[in-house]
Amino acid sequence: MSPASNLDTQSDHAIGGRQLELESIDFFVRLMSMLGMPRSVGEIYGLLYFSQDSLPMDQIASRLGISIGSASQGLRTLRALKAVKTAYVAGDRRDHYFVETEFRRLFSTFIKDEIMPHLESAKERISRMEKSLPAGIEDREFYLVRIEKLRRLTKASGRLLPALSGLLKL
Amino acid sequence: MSPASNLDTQSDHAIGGRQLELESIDFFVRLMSMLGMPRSVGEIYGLLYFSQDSLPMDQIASRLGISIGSASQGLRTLRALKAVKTAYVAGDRRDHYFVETEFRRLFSTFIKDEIMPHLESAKERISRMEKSLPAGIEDREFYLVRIEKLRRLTKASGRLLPALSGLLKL
DNA sequence: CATTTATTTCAAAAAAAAATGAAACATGCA
DNA sequence: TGCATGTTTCATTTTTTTTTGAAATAAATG
Repeated sequence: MSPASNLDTQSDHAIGGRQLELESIDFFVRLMSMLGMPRSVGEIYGLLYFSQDSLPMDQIASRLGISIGSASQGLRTLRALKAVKTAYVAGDRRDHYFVETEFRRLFSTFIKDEIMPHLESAKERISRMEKSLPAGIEDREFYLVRIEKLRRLTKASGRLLPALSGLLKL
Repeated sequence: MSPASNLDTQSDHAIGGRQLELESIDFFVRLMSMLGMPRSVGEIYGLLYFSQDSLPMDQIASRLGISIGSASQGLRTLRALKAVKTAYVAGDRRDHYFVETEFRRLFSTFIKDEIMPHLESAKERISRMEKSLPAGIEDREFYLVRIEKLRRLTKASGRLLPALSGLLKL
C-alpha cells in the first residue's frame, strides 16, 4: 500500500502532476520533522509549495486526507512561522493559504521563535549553576571552567544563530 | 514531587553539590532535546559534564535512576556523536565514561552524521521532482522555479552547515 | 437575527518514541 | 574451561506526541 494511498484523488486540476505533489509532500515532511515539526505541518507546506492557487483549509485537509482539526492546528503553526500567508479571494469567505517561499525568512523566524527563547533560559540556568557551587568546595576551579565553557557556548550560539539566515545565500 | 526525586542520593562523593548536578542535567536534557535526542541522552551527558571522575555504566544508570538498557543505548548514541569517551581504569574491567567538552567537535559530528545524510537524499528527491514534471505541462516555468529554489536551499545548507562549527568561536 | 458556513478548541483515541527488564551475548579471570 | 561480571539487544510496557472528531465559537449572509 503506497504511503500516499489516502490522498484525495479528486480535484487534481491545476496541479503539476500527482507525482510531483507527492515528492514535495515527502520532501517537506522530512525537512519539517528535522526541525521537530509534526508530520501534518510538513504535509500542508509540501502540498501548498507546488500549488499555483491558494487553497482553503477544507481543501487542504481533504486533499491530504487529514482531519480539519489537524489542518487548523498545522496552519496555525505555519502562520506563526510566517511560512504561509492568506489571500483574499473574491466571493469566498474562507481563508485561502499560500506558501512563503523565501526560506531565509522562514528560518529566521524559526530561530527567533523556537531557538532563542531556549538560549535565554539557558543563560539563567548557567547563573544558577554558579550560585549553587558550594563555597568551600574542593577543585572549585574545575567546576568554574566547565561553567564558563557553557557560558561561551550560549554566547556564541546567541550571536551565530541569528546571523545564520543572513549567511544563507540562496 | 521534585523532578529529580528518583535520582540516587547515595554515592555523592566527588560531586560539586547535588544542586549543580541537577542544573546540569536539566540544562543538557533541554539542549539535547532541541537536537532531537531522547531525555536519557541529555541526562547522561549532564551527569558526566560535572563529574571529575569517569563513571562506569552501572553507576550512571543508578545515579540517574534509569535502567541499564537506557544507559547502554544512551551511551551508544553519545559515543557515536563522540560526545563521550572511555577511560581505562586499572583493576576494573568496566568501561569508564567521561565527556568530550569541546562542543565545536560535538556539533561537527552531529551535523555530519545527523544532517548531511538527509541533505544528500533531499538532492535525489529534487531530481525526481524534475523528472516527474509532466512534459507538456502548463506553467512549466512556475514549477521549474520552485524546484530550483529547493535546489538552492539544499546547496546552501550543504555548504553552510559543515562550516558552522568552524564559525563557533567558543 | 436566525441560519448557514468556516474555524478553533479540546477531550479522547491512535500512533510514535522512549524506557524497561530479562535473556542473550561477551569478556576477562581463576 | 567454567564461572562471574559487564554489556547489548529486543520484545514488551510506559510515556509522550499527534491526530481525530465533535462541540463550541465566530463570522458572514439572506
